[in-house]
Amino acid sequence: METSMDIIKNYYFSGKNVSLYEHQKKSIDEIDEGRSVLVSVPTASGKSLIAYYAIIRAAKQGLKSMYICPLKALAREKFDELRAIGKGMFTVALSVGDLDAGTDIINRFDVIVCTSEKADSLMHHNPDYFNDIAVLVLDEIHNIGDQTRGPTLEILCTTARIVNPDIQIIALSATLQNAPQIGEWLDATVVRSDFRPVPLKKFVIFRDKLMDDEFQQIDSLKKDIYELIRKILYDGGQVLLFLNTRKRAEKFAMDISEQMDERMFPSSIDIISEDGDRNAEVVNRIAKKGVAFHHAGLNTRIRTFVEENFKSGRIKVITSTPTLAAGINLPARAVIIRDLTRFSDGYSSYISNMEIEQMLGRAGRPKYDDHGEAYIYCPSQGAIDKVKDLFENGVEPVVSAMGKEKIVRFNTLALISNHFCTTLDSLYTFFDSTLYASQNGKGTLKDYVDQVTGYLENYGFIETKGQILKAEKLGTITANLYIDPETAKIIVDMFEENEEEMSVARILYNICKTPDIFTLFVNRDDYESLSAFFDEISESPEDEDDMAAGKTAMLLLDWINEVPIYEIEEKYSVGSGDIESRKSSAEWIVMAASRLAAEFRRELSYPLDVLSLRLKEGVRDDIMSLISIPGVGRVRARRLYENGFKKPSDIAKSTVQNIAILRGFSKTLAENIIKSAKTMGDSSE
DNA sequence: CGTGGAACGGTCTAGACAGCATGTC
DNA sequence: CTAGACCGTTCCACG
Repeated sequence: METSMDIIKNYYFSGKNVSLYEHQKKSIDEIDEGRSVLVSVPTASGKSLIAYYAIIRAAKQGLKSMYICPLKALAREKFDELRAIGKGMFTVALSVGDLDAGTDIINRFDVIVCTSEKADSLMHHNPDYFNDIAVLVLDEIHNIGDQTRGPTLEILCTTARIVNPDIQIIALSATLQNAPQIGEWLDATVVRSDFRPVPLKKFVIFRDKLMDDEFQQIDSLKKDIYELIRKILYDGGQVLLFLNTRKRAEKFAMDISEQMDERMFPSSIDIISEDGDRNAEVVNRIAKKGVAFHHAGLNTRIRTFVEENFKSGRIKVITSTPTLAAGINLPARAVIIRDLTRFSDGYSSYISNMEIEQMLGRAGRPKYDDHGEAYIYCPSQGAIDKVKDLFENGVEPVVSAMGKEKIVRFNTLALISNHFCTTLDSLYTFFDSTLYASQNGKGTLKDYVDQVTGYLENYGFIETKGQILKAEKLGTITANLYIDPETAKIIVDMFEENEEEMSVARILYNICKTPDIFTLFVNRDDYESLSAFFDEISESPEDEDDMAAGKTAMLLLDWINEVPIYEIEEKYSVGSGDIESRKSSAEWIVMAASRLAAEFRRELSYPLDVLSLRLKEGVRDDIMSLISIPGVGRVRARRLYENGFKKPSDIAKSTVQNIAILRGFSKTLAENIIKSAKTMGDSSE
């Protein structure tokens, strides 16, 4: 009989002699006993290894596992690691929103790495898939308390355990104050530790004084944190500086880069193409000095550029909004938290201790730094009190966020649609098994369930026959599309309109009014163009949400009318990352609208499909066929079209010379495009 | 009367998950 | 509730 250590050595470390940390050993012993575990230790303490062990152990017995992450980027990271580990032993699939893996991946792979929403979505189709899964890994499970996305994890967990009571749960978490409570809910053995492989030294900055974690002054800082950053850099460390707005992140990055001595750093850093992207230009300029900023206004390409160059050490300082606090593993010798407050819902407030801990957890690179350093900047006595609270009381308890009508509504529809709950009583029982009920008492979600089933019946999502709740067509489609019932309602209401009223602008406006679209913030400068837009679509905004939806619709309209990125950035004061995220969610909702139309307003289905594709590519409809050629995007397609190449077949018939002569087309590119265009002609005719 | 600059008031603010087909009396 | 930077305008002291 192989011991746990043997298995890890043989299968994971390929025979290398590795000693495990105490919390890893304890967890592995529990896993060997077939029990579920909740591992609560600080970040960067080798928690994933515990999950990998459970997965390997299951695979060895021919059993399947699912690894659930809170973020796509994290899922990719774990997927790569698991694939490397599993080589020759088990197969691994990555399933996240923008990847088309199909609903049958559970049958085809041994291990599935996915986001919690993806797993939830699979469950909307068929909850029984949990029967085929022996090990369920829930990474970063402290996110279960997250206001918007926590309940997804909670529902997933609840369902999995009802469907498959034997499922072995490996829950990994940052330090949890109420670990025993969560562990009890999960029926898992709690393994807790404060162990950090790289020790963390905490400091506080207050009025030009540098203090230790007992608020004793150990140094003075004449030039604020710039002096501190310089010191860390000359000492060979890297710095992550957290701020609370994008503008501040950018400003600090600029200021720091101006103070940097270029000779300190090799100028070997690559440059990313700018394409008129304002952020790319700035990042290129300051990255040469080893500095960059990071926030959601950056598109994926620039973000990856910053992350990769920080990992390789070419970038020494990143100034960041909370984007980097969670998410991919990007440690630095020193973390500086400059802002402890954040503005939201009309006023400024302190961020949670949990969030501060997440940022602190980035300090110290395993294998590179013998310790990590965390500096918390306090501008006021209030901030000092906040830090004292953090040091003395630690993180807040993790509390279920299920108690909101919108969330209960979304999940209730799913439970009815997939036949998991067929009566009101079974819904009550289900919600009594949630973390919310375990924290607030059984029956505490009953009122919500009553309300939302009323809503769902009223608007035709479900029907009641005696005791039996059954999803109507609208309900099933909605649950399978993974859209909010309110979104479906807005779309179906839109189908009532006459054909001639349905301009693209109006459709986009309706789409942006759905709760599944994250709208843009409206500025004073937007009022004028917004009122013009509302005139054009003959609507009058009733509140700020309508204004925000209008602004977002305007941006999308510009996008599909081929307005250059930099003009959109300028006009709406957004970054290319904002455009990227809006277009992808709009594309999803419009596709969902097309599916709903197929059932409820057939003739709109095709035009909505076309609109979805236009959103994806950012083009007018005349160049849609050109876009499908690899290497041809909105800009090149338009140029081809203007020069007489209106269809792929026009290109297939042409010569390299004729195309390479166009601006922006090299000879190689022309060759490739012609080659692709030819094969396309073959397959489509 | 012209100018520099302090004082004042208005404005603005983080992040990021999801689908798509296909059936039947 | 637990903010703070920025920017344009106003207003006052002073030459």
